Order: sequence, then structure tokens, then C-alpha cells
Amino acid sequence: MTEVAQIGPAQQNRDRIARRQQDKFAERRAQLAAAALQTLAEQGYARTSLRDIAQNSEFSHGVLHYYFSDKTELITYCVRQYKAECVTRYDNIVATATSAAELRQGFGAAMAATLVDEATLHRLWYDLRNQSLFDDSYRADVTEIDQSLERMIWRIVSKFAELAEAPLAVSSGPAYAVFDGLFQQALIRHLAGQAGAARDLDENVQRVLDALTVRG
Amino acid sequence: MTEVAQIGPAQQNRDRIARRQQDKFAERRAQLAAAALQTLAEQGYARTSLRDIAQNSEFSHGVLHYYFSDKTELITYCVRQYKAECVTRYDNIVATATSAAELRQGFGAAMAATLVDEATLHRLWYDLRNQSLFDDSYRADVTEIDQSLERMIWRIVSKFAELAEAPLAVSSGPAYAVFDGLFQQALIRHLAGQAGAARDLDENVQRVLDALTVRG
DNA sequence: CGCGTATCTTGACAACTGTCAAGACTTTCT
DNA sequence: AGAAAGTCTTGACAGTTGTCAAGATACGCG
Repeated sequence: MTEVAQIGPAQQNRDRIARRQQDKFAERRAQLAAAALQTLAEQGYARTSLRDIAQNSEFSHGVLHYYFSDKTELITYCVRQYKAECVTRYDNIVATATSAAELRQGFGAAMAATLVDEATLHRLWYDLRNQSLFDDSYRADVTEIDQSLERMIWRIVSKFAELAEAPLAVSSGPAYAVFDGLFQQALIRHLAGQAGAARDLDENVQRVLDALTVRG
Repeated sequence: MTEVAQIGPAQQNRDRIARRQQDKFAERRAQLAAAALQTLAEQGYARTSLRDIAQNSEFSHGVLHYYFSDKTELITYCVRQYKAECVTRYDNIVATATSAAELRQGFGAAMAATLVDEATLHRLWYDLRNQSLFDDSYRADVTEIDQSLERMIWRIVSKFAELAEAPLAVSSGPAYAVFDGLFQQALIRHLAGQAGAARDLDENVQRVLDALTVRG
């Protein structure tokens, strides 16, 4: 049985304050996680300490253990925050495209733009995804993000096949794997300073998307 | 001017011994590097210390600095040793295949076999390749290996197109990226305990190889 | 105001890291 | 056999790491 109807104004007030404090708590967690994400993206998982992260925020290193029980919990929270920023970007391409060619071009351009705009963040993503192959702590969250990325790619690819009225040669899993491979290789070259990496990625993504739809 | 003709038996003897010692030195380096590779493949770059590596060999931790000046030099040497083991495997498939279908099946089977037989070693490879995106020390060696892998894949793919008498939709770089992506995704699933990962990889590799050749 | 709670800093801890030097042991040469 | 060079172990060092506790500071309440 609930006691919602029984609480008085004092209790309500206390709850309101508790909620405000919870919000502030959550807000600071997000703030610290943002500093952590930035530091991790710059230095990589292996070389980032909690003191490094705190130095990239406006707080001292002790505060991290006030908001996160553990280094693992902090990084897990970061990984989740990354997902929130990352996945939602591509869906409007699917929503607005009216032809296969338009969708194909939009997809290529979006991949190339992501490569340039968020190179270090994706470098971190691949770092953490690899880390999860050694350390069980991150595996669940990483897998969840990877699956949501797979679904995102699949929405694009299947929509493209629908617009092109051509069946696909592969299913969701390998489709994601293929474009992820293209992006990762482009990221390596882009970070190595290769000038045309984004342009090449754009072109290659469009070519492979075409190739994955069965013609004839 | 050389003095080859001038050296006497004593000098020759000294040289022979020096060479024998060099060989022993190189042999022990390889032995220690093997222990390092095993340890790194098990624990990952971030969690592997020199003492861990020494404990996986029959020596104490101090000897590592007798054979390697640096942790960086040790790992660089490991990366090179990995390359020697890895790249040469696929070429006999290209050499022996007489039809496109045979080559396609051989390629898929070889990828699947590699996935099962050397899962942890390739997990390490991806770890180190990512590390090179943060740490310049490894970049040159990693890039060299990546390029030699790309050439290896290209020998297979271009030979397939030749046998199938069909032009390819992509060039060397994206071809490697695509199959590398397929392998990496399969590796994640295989290491997560997913039973059919190798079989799926075999099938997907063959499908994508077909899709990359222009039909009609 | 004064009290209690929430937040944050400081300093410390034990463990671990890469590195190195001193010396013991082994092998090789004379 | 004795000397010399090569090989390996041990123990130590300075620095870093995650973690935590004690206390300082800020804040909201009666």
C-alpha cells in the first residue's frame, strides 16, 4: 500500500528538497563525467588516472570518490554518457531522405563529418570497447552500446534497400561490422594526419552501401 | 677499404664466437618476447607490468632490462614478432586456389579458423593498434603491420576478382577495412562466448566478398 | 544566529610501476 | 686454474596509482 495521500506539507517539502539535492548530485556527476570523458579521449584508458581527470575539472581528486564509488563506476558512467551523445545523430538522415541516392549521400557525409568532428571521442570508444574484451566490468555497457550502434546502422541500411527496391546481401550484424571497419580505418588515417581521410570515407561508405544491395 | 683478406684465424674465431653470442642474445630476446606476448594477450596492455611478464617466463624481472632497454622497446619487439607469425598464413590459399568459389571458401574458412585459434592474440593486436592512436612510440610499427595486413587481404580479394572475371567495387584500403571490421565484430562475439561466431564469420566473409565484386 | 547536513579539500596509506645498480653465478678464453 | 666477459638475481629507488578518512568549508533549516 502506498502512503501518498497521507503525507503532509512538511513531508512534501522535505521530498522536494531531497529531489533538488538529487538533481544537483546527478548534475555534478554528469559534470565530472564530462571532464573524465575529455581526459580519457585525450590520453586513452591506459594513461588516465583519477588525478588527471580531477585536474581537468574544477575540483580536487578526492571529490571523485564522493560522487563515484569506484573508478570502474566512473568510467561505466562515462561510457553511458557517450552513448547518449552519439547514437541519436544519424536518425534524422533516415527520416528526411526521400530517395536512395539522397540517403546514400547523407550517410557518407554524416560518417565523414563524425570522423572529423569527434575523432578523439571515437578513438576513446574503440579503446574502451577493446578494454571490455579484457575486463568484464565494462562488458555489459559496451555490448549494449555496440548493439544500439548496430541498430542505428541497420535503420539506415535497410531504409536504403527499401528506397532502392533491392534486397540486401547481408543482415544487421555484418552490415554494422563492415561500416564500423570502414570508419575505424578512416579514423586511424585521419589521426595520423592523412588529409583526404574524410573524403575517402565518404566515398567508400557510399560504394560499399551500393555493393551490399543486390543488383541485377 | 675492407680488411676481409687480412684477418687471421684468431679474428675469425672471435667473430664466430661473437656471432654465436649474438644468436644466443637474439634467441633469449625472442623467448622473453614470447612470454611478453602471452602475458599481454591474456591481460591486455593496460594491466600488464614487466613483473607480470617476467613471471610468465623462467627469469626474474631484472633480466628484461638486460635484453631490452625499455618497456617500449620490448613491446615494439613483440609487435614485430606478432607480425612474423601472423601475416604469412593466408598466402597459400591464394597460391593453391584454382576457382573463385574455392578461393572464397578458403578465405572464409581461414578467417574462421584464425578467429578460433588465435582469439586472444588478435584481441591484443587490436589493443595495441588502438594504443598507437594515443602513444606515438608504437605508431610506426603498428602502421607497418596494418599495411602488410592490407596487402595480404588485397592479394586475396584481387585474385578472387581475377578468377571471377568481375571488377571490384572498392580498392585496397576499404577492402581491408571491411574484412577487418567483420573479423573484429566476430572476435567480440566469440570472446563473449557466442557459439556460432566462427560459422557466422565464415558465411559473412564469403557474402561480402561476393558483394564487393560487381555483377551484372 | 547556531545547528546539522551536504559538499569539498587535504593529506595520508599501501600497493604497484619502470628503472637501475650492485653483486652472484655461469660460461668462455688464455 | 685463473681471468674476463657474459648472464641473471636481488633489492632498492622515486614516482604514481586507487582509495579513504579526517577535517575544512558552504549551505539550508529552525
